[in-house]
Amino acid sequence: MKKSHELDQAFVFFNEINIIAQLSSNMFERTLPHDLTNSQFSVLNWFVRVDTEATPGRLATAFSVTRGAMTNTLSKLEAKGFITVEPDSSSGRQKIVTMTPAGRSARDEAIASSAGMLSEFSAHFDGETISKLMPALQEIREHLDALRYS
Amino acid sequence: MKKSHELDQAFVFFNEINIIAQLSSNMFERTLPHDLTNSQFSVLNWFVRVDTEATPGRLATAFSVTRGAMTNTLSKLEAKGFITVEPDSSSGRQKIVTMTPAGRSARDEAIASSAGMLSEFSAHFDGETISKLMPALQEIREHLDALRYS
DNA sequence: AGTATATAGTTTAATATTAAACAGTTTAAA
DNA sequence: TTTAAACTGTTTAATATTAAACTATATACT
Repeated sequence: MKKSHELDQAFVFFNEINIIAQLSSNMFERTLPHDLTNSQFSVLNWFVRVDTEATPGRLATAFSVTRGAMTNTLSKLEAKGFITVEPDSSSGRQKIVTMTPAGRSARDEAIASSAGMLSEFSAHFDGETISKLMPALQEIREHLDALRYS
Repeated sequence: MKKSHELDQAFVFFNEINIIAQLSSNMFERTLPHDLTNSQFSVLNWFVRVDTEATPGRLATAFSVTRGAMTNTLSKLEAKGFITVEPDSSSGRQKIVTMTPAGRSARDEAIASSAGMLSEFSAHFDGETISKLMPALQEIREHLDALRYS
């Protein structure tokens, strides 16, 4: 039986995390060009960081959203000309999503647009302060992520 | 001019925070009784931690949501019998929100329901690990919160 | 006092999301 | 081979949220 104050501590911890997440993602989204949402930006950024192509289902899993949500996000990106969604010749039920050059440019613009906000933050909290937080945060993220599949 | 890797670090930091927030709040919401949402629970918990009564506007500000969103959240809580919303005799445009005994019970049940998830977490990450994170997280939260009003 | 402005809460329209139903395709089993 | 099961993506209905328009009330100014 865990002591009650440890549960309180965990509760307060998650509360702080959630407030930071809410404030930072609202700020970040406001800086984005081309009326990009955070979800849309995340998909474009994924194509830079992870792979050059993907199925809708792979992206849905990567971002922990439903396939329906990803269908919607991809249709918005396609309408903006930032991705292409094409049939997969080797599998009739899958599709292949790729980022267009315009999508790559939009992603780069988005990174540039957020530099102001991020450097303001970096000016107040030095690299070492943040570095010290990262290992624990990564472990916690991995732990919670693993719980999803258990 | 900040170095690029410091901006990268800040970006990665916020990314970790956002994933933890998403995973933890989804998990927490699933444990809640009475079909409570996180927003609804937060309002009930506010009445325990902060004050015994409030106007809708004060609650909207406290949680950084629009007054329209709070109108919706309060109407759900009122329908469940967990709060009362009454006219303020000293100000015709304000209303007074209070928590009912049923609301207090629902909040206590919610806390109890989340104990499993929180103690699972506490078992994996000891109190000291979390304690070390809190001061920086609090500073960051306060900093971002202050930015909203500047 | 009377008028303009600000404030408090609600309503409306739009959006992103989820869960569940659906359609088409592939795989496995008999 | 035929049939059943599993999977991939889309669609639909419901929900929580935002921004903006709206209503009612209070405050400030002249």
